[in-house]
Amino acid sequence: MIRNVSYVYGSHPSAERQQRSRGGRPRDAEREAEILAVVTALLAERGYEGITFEEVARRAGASKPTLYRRWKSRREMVVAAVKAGPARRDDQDEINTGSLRGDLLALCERLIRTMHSTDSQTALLLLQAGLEDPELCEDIERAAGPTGARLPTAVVDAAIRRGELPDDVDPFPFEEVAGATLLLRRLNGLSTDSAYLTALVDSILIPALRATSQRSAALPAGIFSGRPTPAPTSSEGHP
Amino acid sequence: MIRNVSYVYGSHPSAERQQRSRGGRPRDAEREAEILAVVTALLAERGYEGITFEEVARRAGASKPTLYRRWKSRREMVVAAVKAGPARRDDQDEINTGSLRGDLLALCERLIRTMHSTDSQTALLLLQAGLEDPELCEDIERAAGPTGARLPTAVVDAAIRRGELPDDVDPFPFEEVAGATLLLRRLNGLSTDSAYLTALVDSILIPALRATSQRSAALPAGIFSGRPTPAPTSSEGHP
DNA sequence: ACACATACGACACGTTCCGTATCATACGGA
DNA sequence: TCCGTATGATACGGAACGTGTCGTATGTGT
Repeated sequence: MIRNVSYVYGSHPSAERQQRSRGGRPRDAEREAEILAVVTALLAERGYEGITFEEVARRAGASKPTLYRRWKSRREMVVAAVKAGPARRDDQDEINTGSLRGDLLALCERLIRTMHSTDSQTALLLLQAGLEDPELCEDIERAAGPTGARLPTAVVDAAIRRGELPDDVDPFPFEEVAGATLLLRRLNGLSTDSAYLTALVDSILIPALRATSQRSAALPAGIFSGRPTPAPTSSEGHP
Repeated sequence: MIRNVSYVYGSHPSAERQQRSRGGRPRDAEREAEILAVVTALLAERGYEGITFEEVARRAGASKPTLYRRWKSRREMVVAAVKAGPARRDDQDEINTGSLRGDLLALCERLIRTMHSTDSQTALLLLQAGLEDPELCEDIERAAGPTGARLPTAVVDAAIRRGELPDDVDPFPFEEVAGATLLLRRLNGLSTDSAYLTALVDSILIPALRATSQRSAALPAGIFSGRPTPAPTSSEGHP
């Protein structure tokens, strides 16, 4: 969700300006990294509202004009900081409980952990920013990289090998539904305890998987839906 | 979603203070309504960030202390304004296309319209506020009223009468999945065109409905999931 | 080597908004 | 009538904004 906001972006606004300049002193990339590290720390410490140019300047030992030269708004600065942050690494641990049902439950639990991580809190934050700023949305979407679709696919593949699912099944239901539903529950502040997960898996995911063919494979998705956004499918959706 | 934030709330903080005061001049309810109307207008006009106590005071011809006496933060004021706004009226038009599939598609389309309304934009805004403020979340949740669950139920009932669904089916899949999935697509800025709706209905909703029994009826839900939050089921979910 | 263009830190400035305090005054309840 | 509170006006210190202007540092291009 959030248009894959959180992890990979395009070039800084600064880069554009630097391209056009002919000579002179170039910007210090390390200095910039230090500043963005401060922003990241501040973001984790006080949240979005707690970030001010003044405080960033204080902590980084930089001057405000230096900050304003690079980013013209708080949002832009935060976006740059998130981009510069450590890339999200896919969960490496395999999931193999021996059954589709067990695998799906494990997958849901892992998804919940991911959503509770700092990164996704940041993403949630950028969501609102993006909603209010279509241009930012497009930048983000354009530069977004794939998110962790490997595990869901592997789980479904394993189920196919076991004969639990037909071989033309599409992981769409898990990617689309599990991510959306779990995140929304989190947003609503409702619990995602084992009773809920059981109902989700047994009543929705498994029945839907069993009934799904490749018919829906062409649909794009975003963060938390587990599948990378393909080509700029359509810029619709922003009223 | 958003813990039913948007429409029905409990009493103002001011009410509490007024209860305890013994005599003296009471607050002017009309004055308060005027102020909140200004807040609402400002919210629509400039968004959450654009609302300041100064500006509200200017437009309403009130003084800042008057505002601070009633609400101690911008967020609180906005929440009150949203509460005071016109109550959401359930869509009155019936849905009757003659088939479960058609009904579900129509229901999804209506849900999309609802989510694109101003109200839900406000709700989205309060979502972030709520996430950062567990107390506010609880207030909101406590005071939340039921949301539009009538139509989904009616659609499912009709399908049961037609024999398209077993009579012990639970509307959980639609309520939980359709709302979550569609809202998340909106957040991601992805389209919810007819191809998507078709896939959602055919690949997920209908198979899940066919396979679902009452097993999941006890699960609570929130805004956009179509079912009112029952008793304070569990305060978990806020890490 | 030199000139130039630019980044940088430091500091200052006017502005906006915050949140609080202090008035005199208006107004309803006992 | 008297008391208690709400109200509007105004003032205040503080924080942060966004910009301007220095002198200095440090690259690029000739």
